[in-house]
Amino acid sequence: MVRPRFARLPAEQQQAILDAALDEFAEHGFHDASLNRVIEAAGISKGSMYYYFDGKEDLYASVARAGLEQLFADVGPFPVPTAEDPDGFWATLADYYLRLMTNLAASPRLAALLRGWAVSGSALRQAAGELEQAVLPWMQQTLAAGQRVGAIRTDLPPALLIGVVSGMGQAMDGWLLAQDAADVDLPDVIGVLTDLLRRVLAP
Amino acid sequence: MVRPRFARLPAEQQQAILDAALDEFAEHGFHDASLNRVIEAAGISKGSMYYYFDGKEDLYASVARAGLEQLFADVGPFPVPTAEDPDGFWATLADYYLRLMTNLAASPRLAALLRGWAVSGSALRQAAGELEQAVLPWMQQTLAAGQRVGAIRTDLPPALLIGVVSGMGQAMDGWLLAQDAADVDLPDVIGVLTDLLRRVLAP
DNA sequence: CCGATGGTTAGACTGATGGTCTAACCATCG
DNA sequence: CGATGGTTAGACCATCAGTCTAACCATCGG
Repeated sequence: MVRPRFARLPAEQQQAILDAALDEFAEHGFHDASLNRVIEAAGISKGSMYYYFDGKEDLYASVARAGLEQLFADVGPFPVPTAEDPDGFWATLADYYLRLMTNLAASPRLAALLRGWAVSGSALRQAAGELEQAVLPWMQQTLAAGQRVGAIRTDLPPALLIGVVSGMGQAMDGWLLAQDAADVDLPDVIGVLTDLLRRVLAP
Repeated sequence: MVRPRFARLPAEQQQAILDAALDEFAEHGFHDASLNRVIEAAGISKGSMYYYFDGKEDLYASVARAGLEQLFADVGPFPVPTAEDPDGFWATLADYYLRLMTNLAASPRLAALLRGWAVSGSALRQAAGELEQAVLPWMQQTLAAGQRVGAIRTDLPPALLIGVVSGMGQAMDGWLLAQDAADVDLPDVIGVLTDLLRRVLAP
């Protein structure tokens, strides 16, 4: 966990550190990122880095959280769909997905960071898990909401549905972010992608 | 690429090296695996290791290839479905998927290796890509075959379909391998999973 | 105004990593 | 017998994440 000390730093220096770390992680991914380069770019010593963060994973988690907080501050928080019918349910999701990806596409460094967050080594599981913890409850609530209005099937284990949807989402996001922004009609594409999810999740 | 020299080694020593490497990669994943431990377990020197393999990625790719070759030798090669109707097409796929997972479940080390092959760092992209190269043509052929018989939609870019299906497959395989073998009816589950793929891919 | 406390910083240091390099080994062949 | 060249051993290198200690310096009590 980020040491609370970090919050007491001048905002400007906090930003310098998170910025340097975001650069490094976005460019090299977690494992190939170098803390030594980060502290050099941020202009702090190794002692300070370990005074403020528990280690590499903690720094990564902090950078990701800061980026996501900024993103959600721009887009607004995940709404749990409240529509009373399947079509409304899916429309809410598609709309939010669209807003999210529109903003994300405007933050290439954050996009690069998130694209590489599918980690295999158990090492990062904790840091990633910390982030997932934030999303998982929303997923479960949304799943339940969808099932209540008959938008989502109830015949499969939630863990499987969430896993498959995460896998699809990752693939779709990756594909989407790899497209040339010029030649995609984003609302159109989001509609198609949401339809893919709906095909899997519909009863 | 594995140096051809490796093939000239006594089969028994080849096996010892691949075995030690499989153990290490399966247990620790790619990044946290240690070449030093591998050479120690295999009883060879670092010089020899680098005489036979280009490096860590090369070793990983070789181990994975050897494991997959063994798996395919047991199961038989990927058949490109030749059925003339959508139902037959999907039945062929489901059948092959079932045989593949049945055998894979019997090789826990290989399963662990493959489960961790979702790599983010560009470092491993090459090694993974080398493996993907083997599967990609089959995927493309199968995709085309499915489209020919009307089993697969033609309105989306192949790259997107393949990406999404890969993401789903990874999630499904991971979920499946995490289940207690006792309380899954494998043929049943495979049917469900194949149906998920079909929902996405059907026209 | 002084000295002590304690949060903060610098950077040398540790053990490990993946990868390189050179010297030796040794089977084969002329 | 001597030379060639594939093979091996392991010292060595740069770099890594993470630890540790000594110094720094602002705040506080006297």
